Amino acid sequence: MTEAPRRPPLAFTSVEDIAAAIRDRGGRLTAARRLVLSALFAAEGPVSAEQIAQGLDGRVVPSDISSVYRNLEHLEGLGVVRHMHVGHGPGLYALEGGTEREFLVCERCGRVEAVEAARLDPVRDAIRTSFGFVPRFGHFPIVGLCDRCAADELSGS
Amino acid sequence: MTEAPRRPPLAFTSVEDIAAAIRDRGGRLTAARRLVLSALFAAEGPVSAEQIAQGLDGRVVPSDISSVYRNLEHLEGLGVVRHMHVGHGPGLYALEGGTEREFLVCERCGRVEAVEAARLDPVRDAIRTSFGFVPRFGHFPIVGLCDRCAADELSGS
DNA sequence: TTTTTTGCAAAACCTTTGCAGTTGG
DNA sequence: CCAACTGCAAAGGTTTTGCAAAAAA
Repeated sequence: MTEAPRRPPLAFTSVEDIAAAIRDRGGRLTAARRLVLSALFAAEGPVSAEQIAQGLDGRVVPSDISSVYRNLEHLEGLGVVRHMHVGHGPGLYALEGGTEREFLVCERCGRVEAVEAARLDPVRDAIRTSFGFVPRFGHFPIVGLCDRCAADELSGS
Repeated sequence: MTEAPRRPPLAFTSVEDIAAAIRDRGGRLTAARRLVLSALFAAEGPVSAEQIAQGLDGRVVPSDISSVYRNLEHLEGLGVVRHMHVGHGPGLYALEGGTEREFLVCERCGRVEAVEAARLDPVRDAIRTSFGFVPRFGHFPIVGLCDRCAADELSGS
C-alpha cells in the first residue's frame, strides 16, 4: 500500500456538459450560474470570486458577487469546482479538470504552477512515513519560490 | 549542495532577553509590548492576535487588539516572532524559538504539530528536484490529516 | 523633550446571510 | 405553480489605519 485512493477525475469540458450534473441534483442552470461557469472556462488559471464578478477583464459579463460566491459553493458541492488559499489574498477558484492537479504557489511573484498530482506521490509518502501525517495539498497548496524567484533570491534579490 | 542556507536561529529565552534587540533598533519596551511577549511565552503553541488580546484565557492581562497586531508586526520585523496561516481562521503567531521548527496542521481536528525543520529536508529536496520549486513551509504550513484523523477517516469518518 | 507607541474608533477587505422578488423546470 | 435562485443590502470576522493622548528614553 503506497497511495491513498484518489477520487475519480470528473472530465467536464463545457457548460452544457455540466448542466446535467446540476439538474441531477435538483439544481437549475440559471444565467448567473452559467456565467460563473463560462468565467471559469475562460480563465487560464485559478481566479478569485471578485475577478469573476467583475467579468474577468471584459472576457465575460460582470455579475453580483454574492451570487458568484453562492454559485461557486454550489458547484464545489457538485465536484465541478474547487478552491484553494494562496497567500494573504482572496481564495482562488478553478474547474476540477479531468486530470488531478495540485498547485505550487510562488510567494514572491504570485505565480501559480499546476502539476500532475501523481508527481507529488513521493513527497506525500515521505511525509507520511516520517511523521504519520497525510498531507493534502488541494486546499492549501505548497508555497515557496518558483525557479526564477529562487534564482533571483540567491543573487541580488 | 543539498540545502539552502538556513537563517541563524535566534535563541531568545525571556522578555528581558528581547529588550536589547528591541532597543537596538530604536524601539521601546512598553507595557503593551511586554504583554504580547509574555503571552507568547505563556502560550504552548501558535496563538491568534485575538487570543493574545483577550489575555489567553486569564493567563495574561487583556489588551487592545490593534496594539497587539502592531506589536506582533514589529516583533516579526525583529525576527523574534513569526506568523503562519492555517485553515480559514485568523493567522497564528509564535515566538521564533532557538530551534528551527515547521508545523503540520490537521485540517480535520485543528491540531498543530511542531516538527524539527531539518526533518523536512528530504521533502524539500524532493520538491526542488522534481519541480525546480523551493518550498517554504514557514508561512503556509503543510495541511492534511494527523495520524488520528487519518485513521478515523479510513473507518467511519 | 522628542519620538515612539497607545487606545479607541473607523475603515478596509473578504465572505456570508436575510429577504423580497424573479425565474427555471 | 413552486422550489431554487437572484440581486441588493447589511452584517460577520480578520486586519489595518488615522489620530489625539500617553509614555519611554
